[in-house]
Amino acid sequence: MPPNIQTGFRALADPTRRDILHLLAGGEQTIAGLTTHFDMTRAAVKKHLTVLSDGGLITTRTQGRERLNALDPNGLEPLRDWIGFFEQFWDEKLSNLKSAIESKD
Amino acid sequence: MPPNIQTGFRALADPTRRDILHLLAGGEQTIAGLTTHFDMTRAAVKKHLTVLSDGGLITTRTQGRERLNALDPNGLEPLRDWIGFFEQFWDEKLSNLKSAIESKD
DNA sequence: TTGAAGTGATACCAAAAGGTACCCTACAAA
DNA sequence: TTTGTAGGGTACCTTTTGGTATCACTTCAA
Repeated sequence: MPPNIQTGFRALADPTRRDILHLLAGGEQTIAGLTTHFDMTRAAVKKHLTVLSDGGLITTRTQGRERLNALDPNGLEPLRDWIGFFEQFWDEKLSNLKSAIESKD
Repeated sequence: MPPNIQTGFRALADPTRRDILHLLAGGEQTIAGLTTHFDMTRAAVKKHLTVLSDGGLITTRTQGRERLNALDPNGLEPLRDWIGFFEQFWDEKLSNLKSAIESKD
């Protein structure tokens, strides 16, 4: 599944997956290592990692029998850009408010 | 339901809802008006608008018997900020790459 | 070489999500 | 006052999603 806006935003829609990203921000971790932070089985964490990988938000490398999951912020960039499009509107709102205040008296 | 990171990201996880936000960027619209852009019933669009409203991404005002839905970019700001936390990592990645290249010869 | 640790994969279950159909109320215009 | 249109609400259906249980495969170490 190629990473795109859809798979990216879907990956961010779950609190466990957002927590995983924060954990990986501190360094790469194995599935077992990540699982200790959550009240769920390793299989469930693994599924979340698959969703994160589909969204292009993490990468994985194999080291012996371990599998290290690392943050891949590249996938986050297009999501932030998508939201960024709307910045003009909250900026507009601010400037409208400002001019409304300025013309008040 | 108070708007928060969870309801916000959940609202963005659906393509129809992201399309609605883009449509509303062109100006406020009624439910019936929005529905003409999609291949689904008015009730379905209404459900999406409820999710967007829960996420704090739109506001609504009543005018006669019409109900005008408008973009509310305020709800997007915390989501962009959440992603923004990870910018340091892709910046790091870039600077690591840069220094790796610079020290190459 | 035997066994424990780390992982992948699948079948299965319950809950949530996306959607439709249907019925109700409100308002605007004739 | 009637009639058509905009909208709210809900029951219901189907698919997706989050989770567990379980089994098989690989690797490392004694």
